[in-house]
Amino acid sequence: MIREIHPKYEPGKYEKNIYKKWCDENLFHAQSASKGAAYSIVIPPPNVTGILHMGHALNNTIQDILIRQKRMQGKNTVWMPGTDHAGIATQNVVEKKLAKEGKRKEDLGRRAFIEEIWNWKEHHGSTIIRQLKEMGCSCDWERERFTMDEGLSRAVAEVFVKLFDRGLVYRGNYIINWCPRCLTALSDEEAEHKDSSGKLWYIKYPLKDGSGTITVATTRPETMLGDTAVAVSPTDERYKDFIGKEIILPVIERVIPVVADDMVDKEFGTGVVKVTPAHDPNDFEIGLRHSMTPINVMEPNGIMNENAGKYKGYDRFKCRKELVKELTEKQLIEKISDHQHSVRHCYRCHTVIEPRISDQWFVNMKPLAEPALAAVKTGKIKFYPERWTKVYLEWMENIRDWCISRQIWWGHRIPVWYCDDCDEITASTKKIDKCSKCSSSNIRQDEDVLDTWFSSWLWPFSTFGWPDENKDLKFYYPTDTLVTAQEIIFFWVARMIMAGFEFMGDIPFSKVYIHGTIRDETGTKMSKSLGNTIDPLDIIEQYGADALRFSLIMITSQGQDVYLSSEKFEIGRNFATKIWNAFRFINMNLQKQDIKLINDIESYMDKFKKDLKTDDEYILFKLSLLAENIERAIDNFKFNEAAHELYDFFWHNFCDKYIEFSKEFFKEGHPERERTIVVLLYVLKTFLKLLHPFMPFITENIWQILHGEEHSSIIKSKWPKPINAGDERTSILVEKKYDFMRVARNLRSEYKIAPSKKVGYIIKTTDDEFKEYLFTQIDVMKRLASADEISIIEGDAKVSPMPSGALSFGSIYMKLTKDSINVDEELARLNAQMIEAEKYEIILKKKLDNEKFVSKAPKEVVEKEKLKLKDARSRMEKIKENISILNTLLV
RNA sequence: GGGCGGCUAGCUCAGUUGGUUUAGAGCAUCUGCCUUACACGCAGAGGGUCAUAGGUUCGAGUCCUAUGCCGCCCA
Repeated sequence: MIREIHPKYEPGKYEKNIYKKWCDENLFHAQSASKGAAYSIVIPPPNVTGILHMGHALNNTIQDILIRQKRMQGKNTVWMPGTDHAGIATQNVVEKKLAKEGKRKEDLGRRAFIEEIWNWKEHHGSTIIRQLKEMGCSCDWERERFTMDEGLSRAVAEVFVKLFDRGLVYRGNYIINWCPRCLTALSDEEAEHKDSSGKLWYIKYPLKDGSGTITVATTRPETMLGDTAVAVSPTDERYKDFIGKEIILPVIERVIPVVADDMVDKEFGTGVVKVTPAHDPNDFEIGLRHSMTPINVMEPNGIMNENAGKYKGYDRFKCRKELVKELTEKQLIEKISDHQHSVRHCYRCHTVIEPRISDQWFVNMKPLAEPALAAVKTGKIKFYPERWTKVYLEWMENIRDWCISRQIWWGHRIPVWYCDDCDEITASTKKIDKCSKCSSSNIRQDEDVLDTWFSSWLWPFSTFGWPDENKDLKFYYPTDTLVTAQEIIFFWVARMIMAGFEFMGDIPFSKVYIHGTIRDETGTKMSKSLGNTIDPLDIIEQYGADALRFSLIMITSQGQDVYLSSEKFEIGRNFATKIWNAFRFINMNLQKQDIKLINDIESYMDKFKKDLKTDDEYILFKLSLLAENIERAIDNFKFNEAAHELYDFFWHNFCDKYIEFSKEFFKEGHPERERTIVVLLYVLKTFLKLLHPFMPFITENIWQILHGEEHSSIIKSKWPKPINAGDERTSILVEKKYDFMRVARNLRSEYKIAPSKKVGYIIKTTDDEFKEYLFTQIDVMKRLASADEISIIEGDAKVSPMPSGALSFGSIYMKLTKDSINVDEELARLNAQMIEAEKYEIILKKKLDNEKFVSKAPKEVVEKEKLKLKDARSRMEKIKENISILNTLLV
């Protein structure tokens, strides 16, 4: 034993200290000036108001795996961390806080309110960053950025002005998505569609000439107060004669025309729609075509205004109720039917969006989309899984202009000044005090701020210092892989690609890995409001960060949504414990002089290479396969496969087989002790490195104990290359041995022999190479099967009646006295095996008797089937033989 | 309305370009064990007509067509 270690692994005891050590030694920091090929990732910046949820945990674990592996591979690796200022969300949080004190932001004024937010940010804004550290994320914290930092703010202004100068940013009076609670415009992406069951009201509008009524169908009757027309399809025979007639709008009594417009769907409702240009995007278009003046009937907060007549002061939904009541009384409601439709809601507060006409700033996206489309079409940027490519392309091909102004205070103020004297509009990266045209100082800056995503889309280069030219930007841009979730492909991924081309002239990243969404056990998306969340920090506290990370990765297959329950995290905890215990076993068997081996394990491996025994070669061969598979899996973003490989190798190959095997050599004074300890250490160290990106803490912990704390961190160790040892043939020999052991144990179990009781076995095999190997394994096998005796006999030797098990390469007999054998039961068991084997044989025979199969299938496949048949028959013979031996007892 | 994903053991999921098995894993179940690393463990066992119906093929969980149910995205 080289050091006393706790018998139980308690992650809570170690993780914080280990993380601190990493930070103290600055192991996550990379410099563009230093050597190595660049590998960079930018973090999807979480909201500064955010707290860590399972989605973050998965997202950042994946990034950390990539980063830690590349770092060990010797790349100059940087993981750029940071947060975004989350305009609406953050303002909401601080407004709520003020409300508790009975204050409104207007009481403080803009400047003081913003100061209040900065204050809040200082105190609460780093929660999620702290939590990422608890997870073990190896971000380059020296570089941490915030979208409202001076530099990033400069980037935003620079971009706005550039686009303004190119005419791609423009201001206009259009219908936008308005949130009456947040009191701001939203982009189309921020207005979420939700299917809901509503009503369709059929309202009779009287014709002015008194010749009757025309019935319109609407889902939002309250907006009729702002109607400026009624429209029908020009091809609709039913309403041909109504076109051009006039209508008296009920309640408001405004005279409005019946117009014909192509946009009207004959099939919807009655085929007649009301036209409310100030409150509906389609109606707005119709209004433009027919030169109508929109009539806005609502205040920004959803309260009806003076244009609503007597309904002024009513909330929009109350107005709907009262108005319908009035219409019913006036017998103007023809009918009301149930109606399924999709209603837009604010993505922040889930209030029903009110389409509203207002002055906003927009970006003309079409020109920006072109290179971004081409980059994905030509494969310069690849999506993983590939299916997201289509989603991206479809959105890009139908891209619409982006509403970027927000009527809030927290954010990047729009860098535009209006001149009150000459009406000139000036965009400038620097604060100006004179009109650029008439030099008047009678100017004022736009009151609004920009959409938070207008800073996030610059993230891959603004974080590296753009617009200033510098070494980091040059070295680390473009970044390598973007790891993110499906929800923000439009919000963020697509826009970053556009910004990359527009401002850097190059892609921002070459790969986009889209991971799945975390759901609860019932498949519902986890959300705080539903109360179905599992808090990653609770899991860390209970099971450790390693367990959190490993479990998440293990159960999440590529890009597939995952249903989570807290028991799932036991997988990772149990695995960590298993590793710890295996390490304790090795540690227990280490002697003082072995310390020199640890630090120079590779050369000791070389030294012992010629003395390796079959089982050593077996585990080294498996290890080599593991190294290969892990690398391939990570390269292909198949993290769950990698996790499974690591788990299976360690648990089932290393612990179940090799460690059990090795115990033989730790008996007092065994001459093969040193070789065994070298192999154990070599496998352990290599495995720790391969596992490190997934479970950084326990691997570092064991590494440090092995090397002594003054020595280097596993982070600085080299990523393993597959070693050359063993081959398929040795591995088959070893597996045959374990097959025998399985059969032997099964026999014990069938005969209910107490584990404490030793029995003898006889192994009969015709396979000479295998037999030779078995002779060297008798002691090991005795322990594995708790046997007091194992003898190996020739394939044609006669045995007396005993319980038996058969494999294609031989039989194994458990030595029992004749009296202890229940002949009937034993025969029944063997017969059942025989029937099963026969069934298998028939399947194979049928296949091989099929001429078409033999002639058309590839030669290797046919050969394989032939071999299977041979093995099956060989096993059948053995069962048959054992049955007949047993039958002698019946005579 | 258009698109995408899922439907495989009681549960949660793997299953790479059709031929590694007689379809796997973890959990759960059953049986037996504190075998001096580990009961968060060890050993053994049971459990599936791979949603349904057709088709292509010598051969399909894997490809094609249709249908059903669940979920998501877009309009």
